[in-house]
Amino acid sequence: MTKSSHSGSEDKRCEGNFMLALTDTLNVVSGKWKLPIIGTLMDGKMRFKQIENHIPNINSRMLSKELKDLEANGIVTRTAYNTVPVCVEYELTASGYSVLPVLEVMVDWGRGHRQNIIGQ
Amino acid sequence: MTKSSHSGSEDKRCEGNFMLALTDTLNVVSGKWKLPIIGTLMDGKMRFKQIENHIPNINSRMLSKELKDLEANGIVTRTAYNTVPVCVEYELTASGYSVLPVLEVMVDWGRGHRQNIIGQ
DNA sequence: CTGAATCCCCCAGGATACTG
DNA sequence: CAGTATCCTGGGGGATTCAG
Repeated sequence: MTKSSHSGSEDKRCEGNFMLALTDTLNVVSGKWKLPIIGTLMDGKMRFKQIENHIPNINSRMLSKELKDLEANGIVTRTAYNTVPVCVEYELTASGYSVLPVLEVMVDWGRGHRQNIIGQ
Repeated sequence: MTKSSHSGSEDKRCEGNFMLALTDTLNVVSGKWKLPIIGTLMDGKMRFKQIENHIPNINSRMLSKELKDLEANGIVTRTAYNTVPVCVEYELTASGYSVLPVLEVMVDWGRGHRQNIIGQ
């Protein structure tokens, strides 16, 4: 180890790019719509309108904005076809699909926490 | 299974309280200060001022607000001593300590995602 | 030392209308 | 169909001051 005279798990937490990697994940997982969108696309490639129909209360502005953000972050891919009317398909990348296990860990923690609270 | 004629992992995702548990976790993990606070307390019981000193740029208002929120959510416990001046200690609950593995999974995903992006 | 009270700013997110 | 352009609001978060 380098220095650190105090105990705890600080070394592991502060090591390298812990915070960077964590905020990367948070950027994908937080906000109101990113998770519903990713969840919807877990069922496979889908068009703009389909996604919109699968997510209650979202509007096209929000969906467009979030999809653009997810694309910029390498979570979804966008494919446009020169048809008329236009058709655009969105699909999760490998990274996109791989958030599912992360979600499951988070869900497990949430459930365990509720158990802790109830049986306090 | 109940119904659902379509493929994918939707059944698992929509099952029971998936979303509830997920948002429970998100409430603990998102926001600007909750994670730094939890991370700081991973080193053990600590006083208000100590926590404040461990977290750059936080102010007492934010720290107080977040700690109150974390206490209300069963993530930290608060113990006040009738000394003068007053002394208050905060400590993670079992749930609080148990978010560490969750963070590590999130960090792993973040690192893997960076690898995916780089080696695209 | 440990907060509570006030005031303020910014922006995520919503509503609506419009276009290629 | 797949977005863009505007306008608007609430609340997360900051700075400062005061109090027990």
